[in-house]
Amino acid sequence: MSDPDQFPSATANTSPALVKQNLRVWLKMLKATKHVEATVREKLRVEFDTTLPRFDVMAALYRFEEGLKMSELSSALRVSNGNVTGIIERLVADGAVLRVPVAGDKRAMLVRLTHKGRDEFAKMAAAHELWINEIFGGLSPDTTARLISILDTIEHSQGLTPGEDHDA
Amino acid sequence: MSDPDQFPSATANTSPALVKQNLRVWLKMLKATKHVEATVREKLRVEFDTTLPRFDVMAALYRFEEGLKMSELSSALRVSNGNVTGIIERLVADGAVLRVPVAGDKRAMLVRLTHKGRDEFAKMAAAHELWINEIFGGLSPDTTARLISILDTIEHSQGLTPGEDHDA
DNA sequence: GAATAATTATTCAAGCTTGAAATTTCATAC
DNA sequence: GTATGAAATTTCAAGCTTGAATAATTATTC
Repeated sequence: MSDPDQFPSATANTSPALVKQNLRVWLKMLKATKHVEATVREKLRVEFDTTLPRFDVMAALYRFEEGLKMSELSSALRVSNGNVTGIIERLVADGAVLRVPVAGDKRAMLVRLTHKGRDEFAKMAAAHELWINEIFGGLSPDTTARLISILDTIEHSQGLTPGEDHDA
Repeated sequence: MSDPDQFPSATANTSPALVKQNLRVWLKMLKATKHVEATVREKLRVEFDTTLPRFDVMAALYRFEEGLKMSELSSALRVSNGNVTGIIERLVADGAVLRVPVAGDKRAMLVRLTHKGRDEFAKMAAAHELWINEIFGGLSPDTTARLISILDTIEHSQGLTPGEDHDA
């Protein structure tokens, strides 16, 4: 676990100028992310008549053929329980997702993609990969590797609170 | 305008392995951004009983003492017109924002922070700066500079569509 | 096994977000 | 000045999001 981006005098006592610089980099990062997100959102809407939250849910279910419990799904996506309920409702109504009771636990529900749902998602995922590649394809492999390294540092940085992450 | 992160054979015809790597860096970037955003969101809620959208609106108005038209505000924040209407409504109800008619144009409305709104935002902004510094303070100045440079490349990358950005 | 606590999921109210439709006002052309 | 189109906002329906409250079931403890 090397940490080449970790600054020696680690957390939080920097000069005013550095504080400003940190704020600037955060705003830049937010802007760039929102830009990419908006692109994906619009393409999903125009080309597939769907939304990003639905895509995210389907992506999670796609990786678990056997299905996921509602609670597993919401924690995988890091969104609230009630949130997932609504999205799944609509996906079920559209025939993309199936709900099956969990044997031995009458509280839990297993949700998984239907065959139709899998087919739909496979198409969207392929397109999505290309969209992302159009945006990030301009970066050299070295640059993307560096970017991942920097982002890792941020993610595992102090000042958490929400969730107290630290996973992979 | 140097572009040290621009890859020679620029846009979009990369190998499957690079496509996957680009997808990976995007997901990482999204995750890190959401992590920071969630932190800020929760702190705003717990410490100031407010929301991120309200904070964003107030931040924009703070920078323009003379006020902004609704349309200027929504384009500055890159959100829809109808969106801003609702947020401003609540800020007005809370006495943080004032609406004044624009002389010579009965359609337009100028919105600006009240004295109370400015005071409130100043406190929040100071705290916000520290939160961000706690998270990004672990990066060296060189690293943040590099990050900004990479993010710039992404932002000015192909595959836009939404907005066709290209500003500062 | 009865009481208590923890888990799982849904419901709810409030707010955010969007794109589209409707309104009002302004600017331009004739 | 009247018509036509552009601009500034608001309204609207649909969906997303949250945290809190509720309900149902399961697990634990005595």
